[in-house]
Amino acid sequence: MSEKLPPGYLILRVREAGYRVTAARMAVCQVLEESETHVNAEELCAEAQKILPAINLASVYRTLTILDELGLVHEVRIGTLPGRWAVASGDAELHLHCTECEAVYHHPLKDTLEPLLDHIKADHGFEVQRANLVLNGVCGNCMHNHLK
Amino acid sequence: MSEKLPPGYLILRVREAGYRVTAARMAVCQVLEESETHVNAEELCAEAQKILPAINLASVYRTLTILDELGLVHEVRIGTLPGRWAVASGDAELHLHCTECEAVYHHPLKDTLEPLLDHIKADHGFEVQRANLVLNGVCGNCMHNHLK
DNA sequence: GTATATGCAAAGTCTTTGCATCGTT
DNA sequence: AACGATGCAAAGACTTTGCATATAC
Repeated sequence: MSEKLPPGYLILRVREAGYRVTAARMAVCQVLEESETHVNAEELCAEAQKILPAINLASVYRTLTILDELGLVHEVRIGTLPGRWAVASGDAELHLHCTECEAVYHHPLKDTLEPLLDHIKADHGFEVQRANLVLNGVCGNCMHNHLK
Repeated sequence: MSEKLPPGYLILRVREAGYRVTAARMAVCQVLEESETHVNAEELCAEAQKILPAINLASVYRTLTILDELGLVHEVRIGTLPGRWAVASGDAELHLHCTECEAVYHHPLKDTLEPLLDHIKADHGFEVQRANLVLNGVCGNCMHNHLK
């Protein structure tokens, strides 16, 4: 997951892709790398402003667009809530969304998904590029609090 | 899937839930039952207007909200595109979203998902209520057209 | 020096909401 | 008759875009 990536990984990949390395992009990348959960654009912008006070939402969105194109971040959309982003892990993962506290937990799928993807390819001729898997439910904490 | 449901199923459930049966709700339900793919609110409204010319987007959204609460429809959100709805099938299903032509195909999961859900419950204490599973990729048609 | 990226503000989309009226129960 | 639902229009929330300026290469 994200914490295993070397610091500066994202901006490095941005540079490699031919994009310029700017203060705004560095700030966004740094915040993403240091985030332990999915963050929405506004939160991301607020954090980035601690590093680069002048940065604004437009630049955050523009940077996210690039990172997404490069497959470096992953966006989760839940209902009509604002999109939330996190550094994309190499393996597919399930996002567990608690409808009580709105937290998003991760569940790596690793090889679990491979057979399914092969099956889908064979069945539908559909070539999967990216997985956006959200399970909505109630997390352990909230469940526990309910019982009290 | 949706085509197996008896016509009038949705509005019946709406009535059972204690909501009034109105022309607007009937129209939305009928369109959903007759739709073979996921439709967005605007498309749904346009279709519903063929049945009830006066209906408008607000009523469509309001009806969708009710149907969603009752677990009768399922919303799929892809990137920043408008939400799309379809009648919820009993079984969990994967939504295969073609990033070329924007079509959404379905892939029933049936029992495939059960072991995973049990695993998640055991691992994270997370109780899954609803699955929103989208795989992005390229469908057979588009793949074929690319090769030409 | 030149092409790109930024910040700001304005526009765009999709969705929700207030309110007077209408329709269902 | 009473309460809930509708249609309209306006507001809201999130995201994108135009443009002049600033910056990376």
